[in-house]
Amino acid sequence: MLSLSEENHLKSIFHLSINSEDGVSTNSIAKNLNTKASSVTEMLKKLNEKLLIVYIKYHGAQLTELGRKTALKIIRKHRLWEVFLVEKLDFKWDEVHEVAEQLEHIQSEKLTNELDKFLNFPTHDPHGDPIPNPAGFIKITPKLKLSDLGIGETGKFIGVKDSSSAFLKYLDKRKISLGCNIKVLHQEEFDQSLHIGLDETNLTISIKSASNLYITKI
Amino acid sequence: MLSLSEENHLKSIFHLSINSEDGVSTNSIAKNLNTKASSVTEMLKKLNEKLLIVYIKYHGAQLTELGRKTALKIIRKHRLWEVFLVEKLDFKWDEVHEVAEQLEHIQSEKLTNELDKFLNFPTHDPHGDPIPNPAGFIKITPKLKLSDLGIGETGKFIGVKDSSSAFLKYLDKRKISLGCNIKVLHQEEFDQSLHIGLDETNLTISIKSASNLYITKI
DNA sequence: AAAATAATTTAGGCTTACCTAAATTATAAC
DNA sequence: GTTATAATTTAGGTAAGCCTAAATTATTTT
Ligand SMILES: [Mn+2]
Ligand SMILES: [Mn+2]
Ligand SMILES: [Mn+2]
Ligand SMILES: [Mn+2]
Repeated sequence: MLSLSEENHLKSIFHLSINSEDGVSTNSIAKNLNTKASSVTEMLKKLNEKLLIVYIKYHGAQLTELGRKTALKIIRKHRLWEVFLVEKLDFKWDEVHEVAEQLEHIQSEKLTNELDKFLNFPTHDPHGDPIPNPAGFIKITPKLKLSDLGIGETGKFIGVKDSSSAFLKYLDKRKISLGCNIKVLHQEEFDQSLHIGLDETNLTISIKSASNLYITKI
Repeated sequence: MLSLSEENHLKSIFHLSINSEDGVSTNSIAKNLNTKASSVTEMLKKLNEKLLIVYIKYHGAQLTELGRKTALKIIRKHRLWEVFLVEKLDFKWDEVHEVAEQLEHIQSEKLTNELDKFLNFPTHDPHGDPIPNPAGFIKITPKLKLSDLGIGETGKFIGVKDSSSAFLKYLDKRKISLGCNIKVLHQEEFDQSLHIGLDETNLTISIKSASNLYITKI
């Protein structure tokens, strides 16, 4: 049985591993978890002892297969609870993360799997992130950003890179919601902002926003 | 914000207060929480500082109004989650307590109140215990036990005193479930066991079991 | 390839929540 | 009312998880 802190470190390492071949740095974990590098070092030693990561002094940490599965089981719970909160309890997609951070640590396989069933085995959470299966398996699909599309191309909005409450609320305000189709109409030269077509309406978004929207080409 | 341990101590004091005018003893709390008396003493000092209890050395602890409300808010969450697990996730009434012990510590008023709404504002948990309102108010009704009934009298089964998994499963096996009517037919002299009528069938239960069943006279 | 800088680890502390053993106080038995 | 016993508190430790400051190692600049 892992402690809350151990679980959070594993999750953090998992998320920081996504875009990096080699070890995750002590500092990046510390930043991610709002602690100090020295605290992280201690934890890395412990997780290494428990065979959840491979930790080489001064060279960061990498999840072992066991560590990866363990992280994904926590992420599975996080995402299932997020679905529950949005689908059943009328939470908005920008309100769920904080609570899910707590709920993801509840220990009960039965609870997790019954919740999964109750929600009808959802495949993605409210932010478009995939939900791992009970064994901790997940299909990682390479993601395209809206900013990667060329003029005239259309994409389906399938996820957010930045899932901060601020960005999610911004999307709500512009009526940009998961599943909608977005056509790139034109790009401003001086600031790269994009004119896009969304359902009936057109609007303009900054290149920064566009690079935080995951899409699939249509 | 209270720690998990602080919350558990408050809850324990609340439950142990039910049948006692004066302070709850250090030892009883220690037994209840599976810790040692010396650990409890430390915590009582702290809760006293925080104005959640009145603690007098060598004379146990009593909840303040604030402490009582706080305890009842935790108990509210516990019982709402138990309802959720039974009603929505197909848990049996003997399987919910452990998980609810974890879920009761999740901090989110919105979550609790939305859950309450989702469950249609249940008044009692799966064991017949009343659910406090959002402000931590609860109506305590004096409880009769089946063993208090006279021969020939009938009661409606409304709650369990002993909610151990073993006892709950025993009741399942005998098809004794919340809400059913029980008539006391006869009492054996040598061991006080009761012959009771339940729907169409008759059966015999020990006086010990009978004293763990809460009923209202009909 | 040194020197400067940045990242990381180590050393030494702190707090919470536990524990055991000893001392103290309350309660029960005589 | 003493005395014995039980309950409780105090004293002194431990482990986890955090911290700051100092030392060490890696990386970048010159
Ligand atoms: Mn989240
Ligand atoms: Mn999410
Ligand atoms: Mn319970
Ligand atoms: Mn209950």
